Amino acid sequence: MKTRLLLVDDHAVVRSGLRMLLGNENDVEIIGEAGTAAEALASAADLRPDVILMDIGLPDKSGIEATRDIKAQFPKMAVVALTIHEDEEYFFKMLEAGASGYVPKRAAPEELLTAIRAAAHGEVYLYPTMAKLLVRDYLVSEPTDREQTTSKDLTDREHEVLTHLAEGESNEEIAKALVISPKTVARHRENIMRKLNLHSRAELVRYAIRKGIIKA
Amino acid sequence: MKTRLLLVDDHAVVRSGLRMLLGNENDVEIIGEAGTAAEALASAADLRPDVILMDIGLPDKSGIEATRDIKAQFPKMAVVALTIHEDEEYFFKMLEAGASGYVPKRAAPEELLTAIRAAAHGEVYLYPTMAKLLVRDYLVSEPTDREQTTSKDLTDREHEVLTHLAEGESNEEIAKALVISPKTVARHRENIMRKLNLHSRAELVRYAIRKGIIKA
DNA sequence: TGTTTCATGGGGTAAACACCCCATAAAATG
DNA sequence: CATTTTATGGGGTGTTTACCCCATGAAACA
Repeated sequence: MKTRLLLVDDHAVVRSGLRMLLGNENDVEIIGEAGTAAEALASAADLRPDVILMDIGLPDKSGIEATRDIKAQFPKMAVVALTIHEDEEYFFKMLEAGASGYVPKRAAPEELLTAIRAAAHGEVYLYPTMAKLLVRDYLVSEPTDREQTTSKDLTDREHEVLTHLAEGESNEEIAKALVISPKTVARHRENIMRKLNLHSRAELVRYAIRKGIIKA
Repeated sequence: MKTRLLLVDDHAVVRSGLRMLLGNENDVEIIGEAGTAAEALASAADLRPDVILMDIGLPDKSGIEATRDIKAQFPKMAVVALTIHEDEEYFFKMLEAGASGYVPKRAAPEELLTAIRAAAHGEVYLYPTMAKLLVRDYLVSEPTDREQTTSKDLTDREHEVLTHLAEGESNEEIAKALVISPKTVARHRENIMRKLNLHSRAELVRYAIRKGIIKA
């Protein structure tokens, strides 16, 4: 089954070029084009593409806003940014808008295809310069709280159960996940609560977030 | 100028395969191999490679620790993780250790080369499944403009009740605090949960912390 | 070689929870 | 002025929680 693709770029020449480039791939089918954000939204609603190749510089409103609109209406559509902009701001805004990929126009054709295929599979392709920015952001904003998982005197198993508890899962769900009896989960929970002097699920959640065991 | 590469993997067969795979690329030169973390560190000091291809499962200590050690001593060397592990934990730990790339062993050869070239240029290549994890992490941990949007369809009273709920109080306790019936608290809670599409106290706690309504 | 810890589960109970039903009265909105 | 929203509550019902009781086998420790 081919990936149904919508091209969004205000330059017809660019769209033609992309048609040439992608036209003879046997797993991709270009089902439409749009030159403005408004057209993009209309085409998305009309054609229901799997993946949208989105330029950022559009005449009516930015591809970032267009992406936000499209993702709000059709969360399952994947949007891949294809743009001349390689600066941090556009990149992060595009991620927040819900993009599944970010490819500069100078990238090799093969990389664009990788991005389209990744997006079609619910994954994310980031061009290496962009990936570097995101990793840097991760490293500065998330110092070491993932290492902090050495919370007190819980056993490994208890720690594992705590993680699930903090995610809001019920005893039943955790039991299924860990392939043990719900009764054993309850037992672990009791031990955890006693050790940490906590008395409800809500307190467990806050504790786990404080300790960096899970993220809010 | 060729990229000088060091291969680290405990299986000689894998190293040979990589030699075959990368040997006839004219911009890559394999200058050494290592089968353990200790060897890797010694070879890194000795050979000064540009890029190190690092397996995670090593006999003496993990490739993650080895990467940490290497980056501590030689910050300019780029380490690309090449591993069978595709789970979140290894990935994030590898990033924190200073890796410039993360490629599962099932990836296409071309992707490994892309990763090596990106690393050699000081950039970062992330395999799409991994990139997705990092983007997801970015989106949940970035509480920027997402703040107001969803939380504002709650009424003032509901917001007040939510605060107490998130603190882990029971309906009974909240009723006493707000001088209303526990039934009314329950009613507010139901409305909050429906509006926010949450289904347990635990989820309410996480939501409230994410939105900054309470502190963890 | 005992003793402790760990991980596993069975039983029970009172309380709380999640989710429905119903209603009223005031305030805001159109 | 009619409608909607908000805040207030009563009833019920099945599920889950939090906290007890009990036990066994394996592993670790003294």
